[in-house]
Amino acid sequence: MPSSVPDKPSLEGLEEKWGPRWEADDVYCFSRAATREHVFSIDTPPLTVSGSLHVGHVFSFTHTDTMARYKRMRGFEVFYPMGWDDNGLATERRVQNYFGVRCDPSLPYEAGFTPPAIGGLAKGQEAVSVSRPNFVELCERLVAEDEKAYEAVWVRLGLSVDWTQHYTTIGESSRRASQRGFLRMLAQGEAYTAEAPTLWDVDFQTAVAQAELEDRERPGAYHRLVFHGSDGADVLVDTTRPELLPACVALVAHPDDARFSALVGTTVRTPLFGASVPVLAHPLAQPDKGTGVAMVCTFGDTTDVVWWRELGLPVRAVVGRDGRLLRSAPPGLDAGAATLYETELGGRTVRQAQVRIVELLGAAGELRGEAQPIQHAVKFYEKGDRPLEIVTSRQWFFRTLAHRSALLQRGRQLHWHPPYMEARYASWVEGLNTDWLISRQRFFGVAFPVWYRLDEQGAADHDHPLLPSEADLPVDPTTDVPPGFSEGQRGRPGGFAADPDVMDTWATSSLTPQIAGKWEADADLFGRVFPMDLRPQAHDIIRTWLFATIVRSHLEFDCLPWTDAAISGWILDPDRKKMSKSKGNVVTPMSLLEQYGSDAVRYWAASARPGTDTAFDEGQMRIGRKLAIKILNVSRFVLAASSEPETGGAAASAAQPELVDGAAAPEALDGSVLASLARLIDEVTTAFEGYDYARALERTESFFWSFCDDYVELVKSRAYGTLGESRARSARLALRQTLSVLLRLFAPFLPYVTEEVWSWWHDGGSIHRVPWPAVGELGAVEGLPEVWAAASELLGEVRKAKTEAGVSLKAQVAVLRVRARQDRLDLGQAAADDLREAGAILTIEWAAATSEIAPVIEVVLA
RNA sequence: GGGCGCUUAGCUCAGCUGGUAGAGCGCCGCCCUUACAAGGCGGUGGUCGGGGGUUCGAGUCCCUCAGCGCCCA
Repeated sequence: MPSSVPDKPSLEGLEEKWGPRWEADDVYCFSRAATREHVFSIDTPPLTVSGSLHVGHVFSFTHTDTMARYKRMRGFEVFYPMGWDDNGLATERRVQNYFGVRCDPSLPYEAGFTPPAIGGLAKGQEAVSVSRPNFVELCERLVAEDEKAYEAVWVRLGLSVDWTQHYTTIGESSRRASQRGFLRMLAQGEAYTAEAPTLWDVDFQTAVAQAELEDRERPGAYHRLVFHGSDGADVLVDTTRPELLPACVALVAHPDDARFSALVGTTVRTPLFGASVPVLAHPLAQPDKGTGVAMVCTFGDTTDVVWWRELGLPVRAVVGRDGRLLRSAPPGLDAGAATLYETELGGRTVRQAQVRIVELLGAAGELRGEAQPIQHAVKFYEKGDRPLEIVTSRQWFFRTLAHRSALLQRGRQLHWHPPYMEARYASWVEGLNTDWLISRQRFFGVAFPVWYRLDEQGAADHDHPLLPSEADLPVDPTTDVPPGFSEGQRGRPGGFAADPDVMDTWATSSLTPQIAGKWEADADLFGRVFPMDLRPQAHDIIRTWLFATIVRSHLEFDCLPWTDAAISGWILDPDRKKMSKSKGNVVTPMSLLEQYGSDAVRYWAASARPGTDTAFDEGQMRIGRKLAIKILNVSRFVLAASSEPETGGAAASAAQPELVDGAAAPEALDGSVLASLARLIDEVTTAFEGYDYARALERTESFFWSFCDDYVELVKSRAYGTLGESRARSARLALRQTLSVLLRLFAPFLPYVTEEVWSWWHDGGSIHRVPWPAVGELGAVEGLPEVWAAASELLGEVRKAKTEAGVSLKAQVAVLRVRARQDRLDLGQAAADDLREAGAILTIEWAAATSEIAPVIEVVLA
């Protein structure tokens, strides 16, 4: 036995042993020696840095890692960076609490600023206001600390990430790339600013994009309002938002609705306020909803926006950015109505205003019947608590609607794993109803690299923004000064003002392939990795991250950002609910890794088929641990049984000296196993090529257990030499060849245990850099897989007989009688000597049947 | 309202282009066999969600219904 094989192999300590070794030996370092076609580049999801990882991250990142390791063994240089998404609201909040600061963009930068707290304010201590650049510095500082903890988990899990390829989405190079990308879009006319009605979160005080919406079922009620026709007839209109009546600018009915054909084209007066509004026809009006006539207000929902735009209606806004009705009355009301509005409604919250206006309408006799309670879908910001309002504000957009068909085409070009995930992308793109709104009224994020000239009245000229040169990026317009101006002119008439907004997180993370690949900063690297090969991500962010990345790549580079997208599912808790931190009972990844071992946790993760939501199951981890232990033990046996001097020599592949042997053609059973092994290699390789790591694992594992339970048991005695040295050599070689292949097939899943075993019989060199198994390395594989199957079946019958008799498996069998057709007998007879040894069988009687019958097997115990 | 996915043994799931139901866990039982007792071996267990159709033959293809989950509107 090679002296390096331990007497009692164990999984304990393998992570501590191999992690640092891989790091020191640069096993996962990306090498620029490879040209693009030999590079496999991965657009790693940059994780939100919000305090801790959970098992869902471990799950999906393991999937990607198995692919990375497979490709590496296939000879690719794998570009596998790591990113942290520290740009955005989550970090903003965390930094505020941790350092006791709040961001005030109007303040100047203070060099050497010391935050009032670390780890949270003491009781009674006041938060300190800081400038945006100071705030960003604190974000970077905290994120660096969080990232250490994340990295520790990833390293222990065994992700084969190249840690030298690392970025943060708020870091300087990301800000530079993001601002450069924005300027390019602006130059191409793909970015624009506009004063437009947008969805607005009244608590976060920011605009919200279509991609951040979610519908929530909320109770509401239809109130039936009485409008007054010019002929004196009443027109009844149902609305769930009577408080928007002063913002009413029209009524609409469906063009095919005969009930209202006479009404369309006339003018009616609104109840209570007496404003004159037209009745118009539009196909979005739903005849079966309410009375069939809808009230158009500026703005109650996105349909109002469509009507307003397509029917050319005026604006009579009433809802302010704070979620309260504006104090002064909207245009279009006469003096009396305006007074009514200002005294009864202005300044109230939307909810209060609704209560009040219903009272007023009731008192005026302008309501019909009782309110009809309903459940309806209301649009919310996904992180928000109150329904979104629509307010008019100046925002930045990237054009998407104009590129809809091209974007759909990009979706078809992308290889989706699993394929049906493309439908999610397509339905999202088809449903786009606004351009991509990228500005947010927040502080922590990438600033727009834009200033505006102020005229003599101090009004900003939004149509001719002042821009920095690309060489000056990144800039912070609130502290940097536009070319040709001085700081003293900031905010002064005739001077300039900074664009106050920041870009949405997705506007930056849509550039992760460009950021990781060092776009424009390192042309050599970028040329080797972009467009990338793989985007791994979860399905919930197809409409945001995946979509946005395609938009940017399509518009800037006229290509897909990657060829393949692997979409992972979610981790569900045992009740089939999505696991989330808020449930409080989430197990931390590190404790799992410590309890079961990294290989075992990876085994659980890799068992889930791509795209499938999977239950959190510690049972699977136990099985993974058992598998890893089994690999240690059977490897110990194989290496012990076949301990011969290494005869590698220069001609042998340096990576696989175990495959060199002077033996002649293998025994039938050994050849049979090798033939089966060749099939396995093909099957597993095909599975990996289709990104089906789960199938690759399942096939390998299944073969492995058969190998252990049947083949190893059958040849154990012969390998020890009981049937002579020459026949022993055939067994030993097959054992070693098979083990070598199995270890490499397992390596992407179980990097620690396979590396450990590999190190027992190879000096230096990681298993994770040796070539992926190829059928050719087994030599001419002419064995019949059926021999092994037949021998296993017979051995199984012998075991069963002993088990049922309650005797030891070592007990002798007096005679084994087998009756079957000759061709089947031949298969079993080919392994007769091994069967006798393994089953402790004294005599085997083979009887040929003349016709096809089910084999009859009889075991007579001694 | 439209779309996608799922529904197979008590549990978690596999079953690719149709050909007599599989794995692991659980459960029951046997065995200290010199790779492995934090193990090994064997057994138990399913009218493949319901209904209809195509076919010599369907878990596997088609239609339909139901439940669950998700996406979009």
